[in-house]
Amino acid sequence: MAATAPAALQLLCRRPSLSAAQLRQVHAQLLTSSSLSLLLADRFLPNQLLRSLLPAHPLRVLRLFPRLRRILPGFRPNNYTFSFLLKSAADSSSSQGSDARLVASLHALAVVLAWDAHDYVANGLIHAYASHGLLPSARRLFDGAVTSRAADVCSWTSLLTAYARAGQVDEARALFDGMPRRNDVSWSAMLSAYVAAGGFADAVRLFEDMLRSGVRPNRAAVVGVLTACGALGALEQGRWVHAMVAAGARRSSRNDDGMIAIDGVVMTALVDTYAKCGSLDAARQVFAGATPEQRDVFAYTAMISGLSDHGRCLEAIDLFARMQAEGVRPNEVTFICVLTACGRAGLVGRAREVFRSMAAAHGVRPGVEHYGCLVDALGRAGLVAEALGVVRSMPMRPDSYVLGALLNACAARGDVEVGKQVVGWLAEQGLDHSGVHVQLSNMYAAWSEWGEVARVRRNMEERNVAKVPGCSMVEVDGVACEFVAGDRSHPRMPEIMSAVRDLHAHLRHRFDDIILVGVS
DNA sequence: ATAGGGTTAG
Repeated sequence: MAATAPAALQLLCRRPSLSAAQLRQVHAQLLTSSSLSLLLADRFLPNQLLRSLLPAHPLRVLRLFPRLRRILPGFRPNNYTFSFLLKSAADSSSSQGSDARLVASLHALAVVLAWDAHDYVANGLIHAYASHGLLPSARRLFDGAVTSRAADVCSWTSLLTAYARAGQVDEARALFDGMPRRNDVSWSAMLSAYVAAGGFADAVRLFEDMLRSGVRPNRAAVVGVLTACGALGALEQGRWVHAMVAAGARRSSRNDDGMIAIDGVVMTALVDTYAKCGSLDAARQVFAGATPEQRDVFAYTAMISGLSDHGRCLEAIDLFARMQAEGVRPNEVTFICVLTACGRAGLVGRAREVFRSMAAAHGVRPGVEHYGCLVDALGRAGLVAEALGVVRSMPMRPDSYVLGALLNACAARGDVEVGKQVVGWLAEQGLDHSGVHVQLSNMYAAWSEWGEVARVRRNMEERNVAKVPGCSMVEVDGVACEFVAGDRSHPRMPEIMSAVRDLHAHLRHRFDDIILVGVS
């Protein structure tokens, strides 16, 4: 019996992702009284046990720890023990919701056992606090660690990421600039911070700085800069990054000198970037070149979304079918894309069908976004009454997107009665920006009910509805041009209006399977 | 035996 403990331990260490049932069995073996002496004999064994559980079962590590202390009086947690525990605590923040007290109690325990002075433990605590978003605690420990020169590059990066997640990009950048040492992860963390904050041009600049400083970009940096290129519509930049990654992948397959491979995540980012930059063919090519393993739900969803955005709604719906035939299970985002494609293609029946199948066949409960897509699809097909019925039967409160879709449908059908009701609901929730009222007033105007038009305008003034004018920006030859709704002050306005008319005609001609709402 | 960054959305 005693001999089973090391065997079980070996099993644990080699196969860290055992099933729950297998783990219970191995633990039962390890914790028998005859094995306890073995565990006690080697002070590393309890740590091994914890470590073996970490990748797949972070919370189990936290539960097992007090039990080990109870049944093994000789067990002295050391710096490794704490680094495992803190890693568990940090990982549990994403999967199980934030539990601040968990980190605080580990901190307290580390102090009691005098392990908090150990560099690894101190850095682990900073990371655990930071990943729970507990910035003041993380910062206090971090400042102490910087003073005592204990703070390592991981702590700097963890804190940088925590500031970025809290929306403080400038603070993140200040940390980045202050780092005594940076590696690829520090660069990619800063790059992702910019992307998350919408600073796409800053992200692209940072990527170029990264290359100039001789740091080899990793997957995260490549994915981040591709996301930025997609958002900017920077097709040339995106192509350049693609070529760089492809060249590096070819080189490293020969002599393994370490450029990143185009794995599934990078491939998905490329599909998305090309599609967002208007190059559907390139997106298709990348997708077609992917291996079956790389074509996961993310890849399929990106491709479906790209097809739908380019007006290839029927192809998008076909790809959804092919995805299921390949055994890839759609998730909630996939359904948003597919429902959107159905709506744009005018396939209301298919939209209803897909919506019904979500919970029934795929175990995905429709969220408010899915109701929004369904209402939009019904509304584009002119089925205002059915759309209204869906809104009334929703198990959750309709948001501005749902009500906006319904209002669009009312406007398109000239249904002033329902439209008035929808504007009332929007007003109740404080979601009635000026455009909503303008839409209602336009509906009355279409029926020549000028008294009602005036009443809506008065109501807007009385209620002091905030005017948030629509606005867009484009960069031409390095000069930024801003356009605000109703503003005709640009010196080349006649040319611009003529280009807009051409574009509109082109859209109608090319995407005639799209139902355009609100464009006349 | 040790910690940090990443993909799809109306």
